Amino acid sequence: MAKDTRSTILTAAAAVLVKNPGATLAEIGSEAGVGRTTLHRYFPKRDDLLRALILASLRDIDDATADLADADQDAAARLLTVLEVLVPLGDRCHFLWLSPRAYEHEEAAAHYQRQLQQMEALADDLKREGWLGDDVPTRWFVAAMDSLIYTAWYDVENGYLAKREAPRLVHRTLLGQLGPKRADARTLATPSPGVPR
Amino acid sequence: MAKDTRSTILTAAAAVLVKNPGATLAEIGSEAGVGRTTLHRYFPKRDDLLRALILASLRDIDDATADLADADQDAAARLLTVLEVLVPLGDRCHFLWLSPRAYEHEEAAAHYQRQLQQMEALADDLKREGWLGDDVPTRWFVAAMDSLIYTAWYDVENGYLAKREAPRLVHRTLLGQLGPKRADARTLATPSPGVPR
DNA sequence: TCATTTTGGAACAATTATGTTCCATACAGA
DNA sequence: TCTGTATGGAACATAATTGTTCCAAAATGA
Repeated sequence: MAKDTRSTILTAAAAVLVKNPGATLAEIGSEAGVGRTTLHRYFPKRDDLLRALILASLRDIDDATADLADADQDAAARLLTVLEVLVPLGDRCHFLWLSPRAYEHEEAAAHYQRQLQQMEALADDLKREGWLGDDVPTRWFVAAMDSLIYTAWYDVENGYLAKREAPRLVHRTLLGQLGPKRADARTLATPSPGVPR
Repeated sequence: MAKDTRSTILTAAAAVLVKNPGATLAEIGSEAGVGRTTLHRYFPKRDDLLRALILASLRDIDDATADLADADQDAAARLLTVLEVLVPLGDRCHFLWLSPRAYEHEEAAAHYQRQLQQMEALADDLKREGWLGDDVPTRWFVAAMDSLIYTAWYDVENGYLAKREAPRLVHRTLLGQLGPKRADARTLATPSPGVPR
């Protein structure tokens, strides 16, 4: 079963490389339960493996988020759906996030751009529908979402967070309901002190 | 000026290593504007450099957060103060965050524990004072804070976020005021669908 | 200026990771 | 069982990185 081994290796590589981006091919191989020889058979050079992993990750994310655009739910509900899909892919997302090389190849760059735009569009919808403050930089929202997705994935992976709870927690953090029930909401006393420094 | 070179190297190392944890000693040296020979003079082995960097980072963070405990402000204001101090140290924080080896040495482990407890205590205060939902896992709050600090640092570093705005944005994200003004606050329609799957 | 310290380049050895080849073995399906 | 394919180990060549040594040049400071 050739194709199976290939994706086994990719999965293992993702697992090892998020923890230690400088991991050895031997380590990756052993994580995949595969000899280094076999690994080289599928991916002649280290670089081939990395490129394949980037593409596979982008494709996984694409697949997962493909049929979200046309949902007739409101933006906040769509965000939750996205999170439910992406949190389990947190390692893949994070691997891309810390791969500056991700854009180097055309196909990858295209996927990446598309995904970014999708998220920006979602952020805009959230603003339009009143879920997100108009004054929040879209870029901040997207960046925060990326990093919280990985954080949530990490905590799930390490048993600190329930798999089912994670997406909702990210959602709540992003859309500003981490505070207590809104009845007794409080506001910051000091408007914006600024550091004297 | 011996001590100066040493800290120059450490600073450069932090800068290089957050971007690329597998960076070469030559790269670090050249970033620091220092020959590889000199680098080896201060840190005989690569490991010595890493350990020193971990300790220095922990100490910087310690110093920065030392005099926050006794402030007589409310917890939310104290959080903002912490963020104002930590966001500029985002690279240092993140370097630790992705150094599993950080605990290996006693002193480092002690610092780390102390800082963690400090943050957990702050989270508890936030809950007590009603800024943070009681049902939010403390661990999630701390993890989210860590990751948002780095995200903010990164965006500042790359010119996407104003240095002065960053801490407030993190603050707002964490304490749930990313949403629009609370007058027209909206709530999620679907309580908790859960993924069928 | 002179003595001392700090530095950086060059050359080298040692180590570690990578990439390649070859062969014996295990395994799946006809 | 036989055959073709997939695999893993061993041995080897090749880089690349690290760690070391030595010396000359630059900087520092009395």
